[in-house]
Amino acid sequence: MVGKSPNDEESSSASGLKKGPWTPEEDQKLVHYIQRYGHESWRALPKLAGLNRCGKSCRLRWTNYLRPDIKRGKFSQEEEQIIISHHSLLGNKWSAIATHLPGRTDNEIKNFWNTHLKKKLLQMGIDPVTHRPRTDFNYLLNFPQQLLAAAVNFSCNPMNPWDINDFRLGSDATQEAKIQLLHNILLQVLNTPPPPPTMEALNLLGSVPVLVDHDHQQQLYEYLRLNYNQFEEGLIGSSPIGYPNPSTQIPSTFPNLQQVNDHHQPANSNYQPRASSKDYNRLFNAIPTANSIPALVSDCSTVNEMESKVSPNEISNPSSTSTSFEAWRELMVMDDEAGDSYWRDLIDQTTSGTMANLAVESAFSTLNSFVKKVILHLGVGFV
DNA sequence: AAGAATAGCAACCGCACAAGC
DNA sequence: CGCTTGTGCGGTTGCTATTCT
Repeated sequence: MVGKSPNDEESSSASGLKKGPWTPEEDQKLVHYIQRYGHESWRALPKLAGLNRCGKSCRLRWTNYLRPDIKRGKFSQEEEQIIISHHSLLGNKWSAIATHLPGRTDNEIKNFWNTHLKKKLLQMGIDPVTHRPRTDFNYLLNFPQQLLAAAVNFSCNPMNPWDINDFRLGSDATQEAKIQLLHNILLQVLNTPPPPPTMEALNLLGSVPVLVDHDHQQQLYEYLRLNYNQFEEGLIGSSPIGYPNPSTQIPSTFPNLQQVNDHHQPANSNYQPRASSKDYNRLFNAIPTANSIPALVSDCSTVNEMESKVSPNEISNPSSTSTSFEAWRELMVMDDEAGDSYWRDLIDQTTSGTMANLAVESAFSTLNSFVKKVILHLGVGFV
């Protein structure tokens, strides 16, 4: 290789030169010297300026901190946009990006990217390396509002899910989106051969009546009933081998199946109890009548609030250790305004809408796959 | 209130390359 | 042509302030 040896004087830690944070006195010496004599030779500068530092350290201190045209303080929205858009074109070429941001150094931009922008993009479901929608879906379990927003968009305009105008929606559309999403998931559950859902899954379904209106609820249970009858009649799939028969373990009280069943689980942590026809019957019997349906969840802002409004007999109690189910429930009960304002803020923050479009594309493109993942979490085999 | 964990940031490290001698 | 020097660059480290438990 042509160039500087890695063991040069500047990099050597055994040179006796000072390292670490600069003192105000050192800063003053450096600034004073450069203002007076310039910096023709960084190597010679420290000695001439009376500094016990290497030339490289002096150069970095000057270019990244002491230069008079350095702009300090928070990055503006406009600067954020410039960084993101140029990063998508240039990658980690921080100095090239810095040329578009007068007064900002490559180091400052790099730090800002690593500590703020990268996280921001990840939370929006955008891969910060490729600037494309993320292809792993675990994050959606942690950010249900993105998924809900995607579902809102889809339910409002399924033919053109990319239309940005659809994001200014009211709570009716949001509620509709919840139903739409639930339908998608249940349709896939019901089109999936056995093994039947786990008890956890059944518990989730047990909570459906408090989440959607009565018509949709009846429709969903009809799907479920039909599907299970077909399974019983051998029309779809075959009875799974090797699953314990949960009907012998489950007490008669529905819907707290998982909670009670937990006490009977074998030591094997991979064990997932499966639902039996008896469990389905308990579920069907638990469907509330139209006049007993509690208020729609969009009236409640938190899970706790919801549960306090709903009788314990009308909602199941998913395992407290099931994070995916907690995320799911958060999705279903999330305050509509919170979700809407999340996207409104996002859109308002952007000048061209590019970021928002990326986020929309990202959230929507992962929706279908997320549904599959939910199904897997539910413990149902997926084709 | 105190210790632990985390976030933010300045600075350093080591490699690479271009230009000049 | 080969060496030296200056500079660019990206990754990493370590200190400090803040937040969490």
